[in-house]
Amino acid sequence: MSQRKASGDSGRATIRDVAERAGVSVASVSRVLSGNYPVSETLRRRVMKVVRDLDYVTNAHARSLAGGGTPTVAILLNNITGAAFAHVAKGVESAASMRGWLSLVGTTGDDPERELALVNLMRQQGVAAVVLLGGAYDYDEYQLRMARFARSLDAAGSHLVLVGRPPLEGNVPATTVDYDNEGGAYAMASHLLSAGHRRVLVLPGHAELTTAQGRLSAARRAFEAYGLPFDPGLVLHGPYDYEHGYDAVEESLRRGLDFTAVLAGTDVVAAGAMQALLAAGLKVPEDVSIVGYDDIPLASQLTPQLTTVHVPYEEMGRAALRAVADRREGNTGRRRTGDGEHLVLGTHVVVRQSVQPPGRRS
Amino acid sequence: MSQRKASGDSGRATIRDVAERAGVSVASVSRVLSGNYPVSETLRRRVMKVVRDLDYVTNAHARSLAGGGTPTVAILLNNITGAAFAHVAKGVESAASMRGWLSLVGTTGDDPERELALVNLMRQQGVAAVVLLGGAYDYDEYQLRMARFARSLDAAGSHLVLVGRPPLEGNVPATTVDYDNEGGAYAMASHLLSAGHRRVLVLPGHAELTTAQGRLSAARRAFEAYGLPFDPGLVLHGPYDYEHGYDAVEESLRRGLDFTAVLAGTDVVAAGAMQALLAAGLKVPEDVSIVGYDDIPLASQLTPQLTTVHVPYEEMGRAALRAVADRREGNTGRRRTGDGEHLVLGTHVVVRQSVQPPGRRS
DNA sequence: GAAACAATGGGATACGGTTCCTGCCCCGGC
DNA sequence: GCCGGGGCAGGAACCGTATCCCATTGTTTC
Repeated sequence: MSQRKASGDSGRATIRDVAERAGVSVASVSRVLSGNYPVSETLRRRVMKVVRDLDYVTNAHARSLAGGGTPTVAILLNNITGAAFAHVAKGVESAASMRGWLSLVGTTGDDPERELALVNLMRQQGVAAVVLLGGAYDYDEYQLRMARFARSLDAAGSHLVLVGRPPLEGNVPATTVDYDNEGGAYAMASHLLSAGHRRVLVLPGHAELTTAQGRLSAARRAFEAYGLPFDPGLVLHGPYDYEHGYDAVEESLRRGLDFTAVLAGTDVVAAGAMQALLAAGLKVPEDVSIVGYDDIPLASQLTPQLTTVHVPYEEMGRAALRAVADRREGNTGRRRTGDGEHLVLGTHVVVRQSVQPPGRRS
Repeated sequence: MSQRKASGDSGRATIRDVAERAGVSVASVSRVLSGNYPVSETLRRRVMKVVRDLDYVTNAHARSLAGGGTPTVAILLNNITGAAFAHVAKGVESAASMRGWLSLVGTTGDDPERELALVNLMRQQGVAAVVLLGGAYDYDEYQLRMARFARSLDAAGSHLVLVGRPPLEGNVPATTVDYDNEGGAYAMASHLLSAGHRRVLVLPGHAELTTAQGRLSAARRAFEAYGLPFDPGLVLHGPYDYEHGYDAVEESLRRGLDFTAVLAGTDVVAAGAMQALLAAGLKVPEDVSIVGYDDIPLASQLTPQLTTVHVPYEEMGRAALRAVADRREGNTGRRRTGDGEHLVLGTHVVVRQSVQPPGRRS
């Protein structure tokens, strides 16, 4: 009943099955497959034949328990269907697979509890790194939480990478890959101002979101630099989605707000805003100009094509993985740098067709 | 030098460290953590305290080697950034995490070699299932290849799920989750025809892609059902991307082709087509009507909003995971059904603003 | 021709858990 | 008061693979 060696087809062939059938030792099979030890040609052939016959693959769990194993990177994001995050994920995944690494994916749905659970789950998996995507809320709590994650992962031989989030303060073992959020927002606002716009409806995003805060303050600085008054009454906060863009513009028009341009926090928000303007019989950009942020494919698929800020999302993903891989390979001795590095990638304005100098409408 | 029990902080705490520090046996720690065996309250408390102090998490590899372990589902797709696939992936991932399962992700980049390598990699990982997304080329070769995958995975206690691909013939242990591709295409074409369109530019996709073939033949059937001639000269094949939509329409206009509507194989293709029409000074839908396929968010963000076929991508992902989970749980005895099941989810036309009866332009 | 050496195969052990089986202790019933 | 049994803790046998260390064989050199 409890025969250990059923030798049957039930379940999965083990290295012992292969060894037995090939009439060699387990060690030899392992060596043939790893290829990191001299093995005679006849033995190799004999083993490989059995491997093919049995359709054998090594058990990755056992392998990584015994020391070997393929490194795995965990990608944690709010929502896979967000274009921006998807591009970062693509960058991470492609860079990972290029090195033979695996990618685990988990979605947090913006739930801190779930985020915690996922980080722990990934720690169990012994991943080489955890890449956390997306903006962050609640700055103080966030700092504590992330610092704990970082130390915890670091102690387990893993590493935390924050992408598109604010870097951690203090001596925390985490890497941050960021883009020049304020620089892009400043350039974008300046672009509108230099086109002659003076009254700009700003839809920066959620007030608690660090990304939104940065974009808003950059816009304000641009107004100051032009010596122009910034009207807080033209700022409407809300989520980064199409509906918010639509609703915000619709409501602004209904309330009779006076503006000649819309500075949207996101391309998707811009798309919603554009739709609302068109629905109200206004033309873009003749009556109202619109700009976005992110430069996702949607931006160039709208009519008119959207002037926006290009963010190198995919490159950020690749950079994130590169940082981890370098750290892991360069770890000769104890070159653990302690506190993490901070990469900042550049952003730039992409001029398309959604901006014109303001017209008659006042 | 080679002290086995350094007891230090280097690396990761093991269950033995916890047991030692709590003054209990390894077995007890395991039992406290799994919670599947009666344990006294004092012991539980003692162990949990040490677990917290050491920030201990169990090693998932060891755990799954020993029999336990969290099931993992592998999602293999061409490209994460494709909106349709991303929604399927979201469905799979969310259904997986809802059950405590993990999701691995790999991208094939449309490369059959890479697909093979990934399936093997996933087999090594001992995943509960491999979900393969996306249309398939090369029908005969495809059948053989997939059948081999399916049997191979099945022998290893795993399972192959094909999503949005043609089902496998014969007695192959694979599950297929599909949508009513032809039904949707037929309904969409009928919608155009019943609006009065007679000359329709069809952009079904790549000629080798099974999805495209189905959509094209359904369109042809719709013409027949209306007793109308179908002009093969108005069919342009090409990839499912924005550029193809744009180029195809631009070229058609240049060649002076006569059409009053565009039946695009995809929403993204429709977006490109729309842009090309607008660039040529034509209005949508006044001069030319356009319809898409997929109903991704983009469809409702275009101007005018796109009439298209809704495909329940996310639901398909959920259904795929549900099928696997059911099979795995319901496996009392040998209820292995042998050949796989085939789920087909419905599609339907979503009417928006991009279709009007044909106008004057001939 | 013998000894030293390179090449290569095999046995044993470790990796970190889970779980079966055994055994102790304490309680209740006769 | 003794014995049986239930509840709970510990020891040990795996899970499948990599690798250290030793044995064997064929080859080369003095």
